[in-house]
Amino acid sequence: MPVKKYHHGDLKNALIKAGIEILAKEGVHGLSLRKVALKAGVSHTAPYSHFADKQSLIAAISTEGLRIICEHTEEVIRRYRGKPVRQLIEAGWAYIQFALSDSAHFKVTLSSVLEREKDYSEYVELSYKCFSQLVCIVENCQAAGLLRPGPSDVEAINVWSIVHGFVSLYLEGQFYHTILERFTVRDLMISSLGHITLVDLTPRTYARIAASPRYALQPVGTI
Amino acid sequence: MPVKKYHHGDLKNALIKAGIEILAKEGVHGLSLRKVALKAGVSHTAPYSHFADKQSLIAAISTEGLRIICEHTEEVIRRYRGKPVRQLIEAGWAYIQFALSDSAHFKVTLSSVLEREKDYSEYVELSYKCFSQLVCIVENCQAAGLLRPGPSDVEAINVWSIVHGFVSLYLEGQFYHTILERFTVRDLMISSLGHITLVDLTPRTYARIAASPRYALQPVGTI
DNA sequence: CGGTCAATCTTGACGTTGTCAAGATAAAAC
DNA sequence: GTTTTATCTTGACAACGTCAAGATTGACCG
Repeated sequence: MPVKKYHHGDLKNALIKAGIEILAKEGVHGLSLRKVALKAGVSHTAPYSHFADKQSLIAAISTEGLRIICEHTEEVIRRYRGKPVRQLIEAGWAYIQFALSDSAHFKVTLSSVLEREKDYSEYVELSYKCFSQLVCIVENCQAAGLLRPGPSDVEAINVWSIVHGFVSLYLEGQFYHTILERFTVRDLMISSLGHITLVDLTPRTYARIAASPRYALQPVGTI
Repeated sequence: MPVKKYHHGDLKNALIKAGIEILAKEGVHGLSLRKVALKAGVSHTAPYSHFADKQSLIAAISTEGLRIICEHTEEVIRRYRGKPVRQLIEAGWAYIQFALSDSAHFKVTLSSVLEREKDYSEYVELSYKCFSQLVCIVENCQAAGLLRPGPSDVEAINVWSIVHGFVSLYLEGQFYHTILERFTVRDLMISSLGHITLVDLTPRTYARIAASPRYALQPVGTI
């Protein structure tokens, strides 16, 4: 148990971690600089030694969210090497899993909580890395003839849009029980991606994929 | 010029209107109950006679956003009767136009600013009406053999997801100049929807659709 | 027409928030 | 060992959401 010192030592990361925890417990609405500082055991203005303002802390938390998405995608790419459509589906599924399990963190990362995101270079870089991973998967699919040809970045946008839109609307509460009672979230996602991939999702194939064991997210640290 | 009276007469709607105006000028961040009250010319607690709390005003503003979307969609359905794919594309385009021209209002309406949306019955009803309109368009497309068969509500989710995800990521600043320099937003949307509809979007067809005159949004009142 | 009542609006207050200024502390640099 | 610099604290301020108490007024009822 480290003795409480005047200088924290790693306050910046402690603040980011505290912020993510508050997001999980109290949602976007409950996130305040003062609560974050209190949780990290410092005074209410201590964060200003590490972040210019609240938006700056939010940028750091968002960047952490992108890092999580990146790491999950990387793991998926590695695990399903040589199976491009599977990479696509499981990467989408990992994205959705993160959004559902840490919805407030996901919203901060990718739902317009952060403003002027271009001002935060690390966020921009990681965002670009995430997109590049997706472009890579898309190109694999195209090379295998399993996805419509065309500019891979445009097709990547299409894939990302459908998965992102799906989970955003879901979190927004826009899907009604009449639908959610009949299908699982994963089945709905696969149905969406079935539009994009050229794989023939016959009812048999569809049922097989939908019934396959689900990709369980590992804690980030263990990947 | 009406004399200023103690009783406003239509304060509730005035507050909603003031809120939407503040959203347009200062964004989601700048929306406060006190500023809305000031803009409507009443004291800072007057809104509490009409709204239980800030979330309740936000719900009313969101509901107004849904109403706008509904009315635009209705107009599109009427204008392109008998051309289901065109209905789909123009409804999506109207959705995107609203999101781009009133982005803060759009975000409040459909980007997790409103919490516990289920508590606001008028919002839920309008949300359901919007979705029903889309299901109707989807069924028209399916009947014409221009969209994959299957449960029309599931296909509606797919269509909505791709358009919503696309515009959300765009507003989030996730699309890079390398893409936006080569394609217009409308072309990108049509490319997305091209995955979903079974219409053969050959380069010629594609070019023709993309070059067609754009659907200019009318002010809601004039529709 | 006069009185009652409920809806509407105001004044004033409270705790919380983001942010700034000024100063205290301790680690690092010389 | 002294100075410098990064880090953290205390204290203050305006803006915010919200509540309590009271003022104003239009509507309803005799």
